Amino acid sequence: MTSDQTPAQRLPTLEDVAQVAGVSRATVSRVINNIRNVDPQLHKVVWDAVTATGYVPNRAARSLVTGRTGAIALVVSEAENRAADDPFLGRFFSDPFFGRVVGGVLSVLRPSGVHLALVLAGDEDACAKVVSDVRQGQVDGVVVLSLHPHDPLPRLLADAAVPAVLYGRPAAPMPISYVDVATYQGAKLAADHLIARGCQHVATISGSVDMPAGVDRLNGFREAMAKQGVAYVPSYDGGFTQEGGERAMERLLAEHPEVDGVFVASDVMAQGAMMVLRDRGKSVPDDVAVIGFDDSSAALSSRPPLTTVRQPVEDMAAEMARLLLTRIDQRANRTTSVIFDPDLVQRASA
Amino acid sequence: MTSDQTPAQRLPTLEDVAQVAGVSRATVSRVINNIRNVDPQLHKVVWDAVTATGYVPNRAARSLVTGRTGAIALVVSEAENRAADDPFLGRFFSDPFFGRVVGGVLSVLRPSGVHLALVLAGDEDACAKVVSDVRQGQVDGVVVLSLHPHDPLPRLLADAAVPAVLYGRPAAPMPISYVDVATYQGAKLAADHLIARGCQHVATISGSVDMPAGVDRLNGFREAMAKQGVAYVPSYDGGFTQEGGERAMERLLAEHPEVDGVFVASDVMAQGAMMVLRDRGKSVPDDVAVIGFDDSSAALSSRPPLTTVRQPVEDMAAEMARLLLTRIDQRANRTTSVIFDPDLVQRASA
DNA sequence: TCGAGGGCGGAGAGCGCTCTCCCTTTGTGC
DNA sequence: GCACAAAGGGAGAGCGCTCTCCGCCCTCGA
Repeated sequence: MTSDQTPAQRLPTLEDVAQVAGVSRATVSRVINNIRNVDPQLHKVVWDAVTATGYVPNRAARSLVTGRTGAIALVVSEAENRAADDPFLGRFFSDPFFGRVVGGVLSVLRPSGVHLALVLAGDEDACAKVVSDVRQGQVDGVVVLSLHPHDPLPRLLADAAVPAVLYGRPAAPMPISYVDVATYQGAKLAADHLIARGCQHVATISGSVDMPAGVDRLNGFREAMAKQGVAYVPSYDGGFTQEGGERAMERLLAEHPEVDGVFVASDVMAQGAMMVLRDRGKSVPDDVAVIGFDDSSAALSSRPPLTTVRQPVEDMAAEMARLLLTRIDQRANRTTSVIFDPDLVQRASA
Repeated sequence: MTSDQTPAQRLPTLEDVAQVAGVSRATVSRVINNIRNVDPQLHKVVWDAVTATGYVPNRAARSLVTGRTGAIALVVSEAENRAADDPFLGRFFSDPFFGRVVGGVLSVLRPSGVHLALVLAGDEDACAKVVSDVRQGQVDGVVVLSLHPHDPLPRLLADAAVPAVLYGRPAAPMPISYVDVATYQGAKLAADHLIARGCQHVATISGSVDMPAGVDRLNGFREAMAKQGVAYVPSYDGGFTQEGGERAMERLLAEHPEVDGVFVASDVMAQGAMMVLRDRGKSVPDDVAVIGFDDSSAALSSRPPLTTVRQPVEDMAAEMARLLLTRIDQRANRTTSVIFDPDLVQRASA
């Protein structure tokens, strides 16, 4: 900023600062990194020199010697023989969920000065690349959004003992850290609420049953209903999409027109389901009570606003980041899981 | 993978590869970077050695000498005296728009091996930090999602002559590259369509009029309507939020109950507006035709599906990345703008 | 008064890579 | 057969930083 002509040519280095401050490079480094006690007076002199020169540490040089990059990656893993340009990924990114995770992760990363890199792992090769990326010090660790049960990435990460934290329990048990929500407990909240409302004919629209979240929400709901004395709950697979939710609700109404309460395993599916109910002239919640899952923005924008099981996405994402940073810091290979309690957010649909 | 005991201790370096291949470090470097002609036979020997050792170039070391990082940042700039933990940012991330941009940018970045870092600039300090980040070689350039008209970031970037591309024309003219959609043309599509439908009493719900997108969509629509002989179009500010859209529609109905066609400056607002119409017993499109703007996922999930002006977000984001990479590559400080043509996506609402 | 010890700053060795020289080898034209 | 050119490969100098060692000096106890 001092002489704006060609200062961009060579950026100030530690050496420059040292010269201005009249000390050695090492001392400046110590001051900047707050390592060892430096004479308070010198400390000030150095900082003054830093501001005077407009010095900013060069991350590449620092990484080179420390072996740390000060960056972690958010990996969106979608590997299941899918082409790189498959529209699914686009759909995923346009799902508010993704943004909420990013927001949660950044809320932790920002204060600690760690950078976030975004990585898509579209196929198995890309997964391998992720592992090598982190092993060669491209990033210090990864938080993973794994979208499919047969995703090879979690296994690769676990085997390579790479610092990693998953969102959601891995499909197969393996030594890797993750955060998750207590799904059974959430499903129980929904079940108890529907029973308390006096629903007599309860059904459920499930997510894909090959995904842990899909299975758990379905089984958890059935178990909770059984505890309430309801032996059988009809279920329809909605595949976690809005359209799937519509189709499932159509089938449900056709086969069980007497239904008066539905637990839908995701808000997006619930949104679809409620549209079908409306089209069929069923009022929500008077004719049919609907409970969703996630508390995504879809829950608020649907009409009526959706009663739903809240999954604290931002908090969970923040915890992922926290776990990862700790893991990286301690260099210890310990796996941890943190399970969040779901809430029932009561709105108008049930 | 060969001896899995403690290979993670020291990763293979160029030196190791050179030794295995029986050549010098320089030659391996040349092969890896495809620089100068290397004897084809040696070429193969080197690559074999690379795979044998499992070598991956260390990016930090490379950056240090080349001065390039091979990474760009996606900056979400939200600086307007807003606290870092302001819920607005959370809301923004949960907007599908953000994910679509990410997807578009990554589609270009991935093939070229450039990494994407995510940066939030919540206040003016953070903006300054972005500039210094790039000037000191943290990233090679930035693509910017600037959310507010008085955001200081574009100006800072332009002044610092940092490689940068904005999404959307900057609020004030300045030498900086950007991509945008031909808003007037899009508004004209909407106007012509409403007229062609035979709408007699047309109104518009605008976005925040202190944002270029808000102003342009409003003025563009008015101009197009004027061209069709309609001198005056009532407008209501919906502030680009769903709730704002609801409020605006309520006022519109109160003051102009005869309205039979509305151009709403964003799909999200349109979604809110249509809910109000439905609640008031107005059918869409028979009583009131509604046209949105953006073609976001909200357009598809609303009922009826929204006729809307398509803004090719993914394509525009991809173009941002392309422009930025070119700019970085050529090291020339030239600003470019690319304007995309909007389409009218006709669905059921108009 | 002197020695031991501790606190604090400096010197210098790399981290892994690229890139500029320079040398060797081989090819080519007369 | 000789001179020259061109092309391929090696040596080595850093890029900017951290961190280990080392030495200075000051303090404290005997």
